[in-house]
Amino acid sequence: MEAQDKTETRSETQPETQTEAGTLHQTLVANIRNLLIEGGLAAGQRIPEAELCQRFGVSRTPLREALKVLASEGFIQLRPNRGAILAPLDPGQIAPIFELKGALERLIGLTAADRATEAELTRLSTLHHALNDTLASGNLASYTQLNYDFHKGLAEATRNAELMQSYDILQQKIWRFRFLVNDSFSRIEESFAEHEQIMIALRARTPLDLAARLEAHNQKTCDAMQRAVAQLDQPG
Amino acid sequence: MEAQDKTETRSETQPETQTEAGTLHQTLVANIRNLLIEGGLAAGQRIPEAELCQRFGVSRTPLREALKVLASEGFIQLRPNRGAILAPLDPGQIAPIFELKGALERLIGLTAADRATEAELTRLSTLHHALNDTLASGNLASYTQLNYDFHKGLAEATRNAELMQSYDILQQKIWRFRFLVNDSFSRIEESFAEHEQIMIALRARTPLDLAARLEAHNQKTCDAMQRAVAQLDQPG
DNA sequence: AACCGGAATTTTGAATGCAAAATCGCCCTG
DNA sequence: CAGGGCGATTTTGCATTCAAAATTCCGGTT
Repeated sequence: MEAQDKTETRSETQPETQTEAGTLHQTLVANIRNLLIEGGLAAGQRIPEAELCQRFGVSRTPLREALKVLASEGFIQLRPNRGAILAPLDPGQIAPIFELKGALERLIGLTAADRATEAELTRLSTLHHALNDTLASGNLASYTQLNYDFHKGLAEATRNAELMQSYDILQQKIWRFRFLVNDSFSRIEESFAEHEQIMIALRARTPLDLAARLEAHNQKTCDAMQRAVAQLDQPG
Repeated sequence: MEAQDKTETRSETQPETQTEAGTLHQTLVANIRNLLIEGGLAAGQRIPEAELCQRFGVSRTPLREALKVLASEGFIQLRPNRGAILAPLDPGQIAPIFELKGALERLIGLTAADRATEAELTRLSTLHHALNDTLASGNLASYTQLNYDFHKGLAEATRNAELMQSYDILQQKIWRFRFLVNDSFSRIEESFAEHEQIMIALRARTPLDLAARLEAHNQKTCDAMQRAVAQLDQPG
């Protein structure tokens, strides 16, 4: 059942990426990234080219090109003449990632409050209500997906493509940790309460309040993530 | 003479990148990136694989792998079956880049003030004095290089690798605009005065002051950059 | 059982080849 | 002169091949 939930979560995100792409290269990058995150591979594990070629039904050339991009994204590490490994997940990375994301959240808060269109507010409200529905049904996978969409929508409302791109990169990195901790990272009731506050500030178009709410939300998520990862080291 | 200055500026940055690398792939990425920034190519210009292979003396395979990475960095745009083009430089990108960089500068200020070691302070002071020397001699190329090193050193003092990486990506993007505007973007006296204030706040280890100084410095650089780019549209 | 050395096998980095798509150049027509 | 069509040429995406590096396997020695 858990494995099933994972598949659902990513499958809903993955098609979006594919429809935006169009080339084998970009499809391959996304598919391999998906496999790296959800495929049950262990950090540090070797990623043989031949296996991937067989799995995805492509020759080595486009496969290697995709691996190069994934390496520059930090998902894998290339070792000369020894192949690629899945980049190790270092719990020490959590704090720096969330610290940086906190700075981006603040900027999102300061700018989205003024720049969001009414249409965007409506969309975010719709997502917010969907989050509420998912909370009632207790569907973690759906909540996670909608949460991703909600925050992505907020970043888009800033109208700063650079910010959106940087934010998404961080979301992808956090995604891998989420899969690592699985259900032990579940704070959806608390999260939704924070989303309520975020929506209030957004509707009121109060930049400082919105920024503070987003930063606090980010910090709490960081704390929960660190606790969940710390629990992985404890005996079952 | 201008062409000579450009070469000097990048050559001093480029060797550092190469020594950190070690593989043909990484060397090629750096070399092509350098060519894209300083090679006098026009935005939107086609980048034929065959030319690059000849120029760098490699076969198409590693060349294509490098191009894929540069595309994911946003330096080039890949068009299916039509080859790569140098990504257009849109003046509208300046504000978003600097807006995001402003958020990072703030975080750098808030964290470096507490986290910088004495050795790092010493190094930054040395760079600061070198900047002063360069100001006296009016060497723009050297000032630009040392300025890059100074800000990089500040980012390193935060001890946040994610932040350092994101900051460097933005620096690289800004670099391209710098080459576009060339000498019309010259504010080294004003810049140095701002660096003085930055050093004072850093030595005093006052996070809020340092953050404010870095943000102001960033904003003024943004303003100057936008003015310089706007002048490019004016009749010579 | 553990360790070492050498041979065999596998994997990787890069070159080359092939077919499809795009571009270029030339000629004809209005 | 401008535009369109067609053939020739070039460029691109990807498969395949080759040589070097790394890993694995096997046998012998302690």
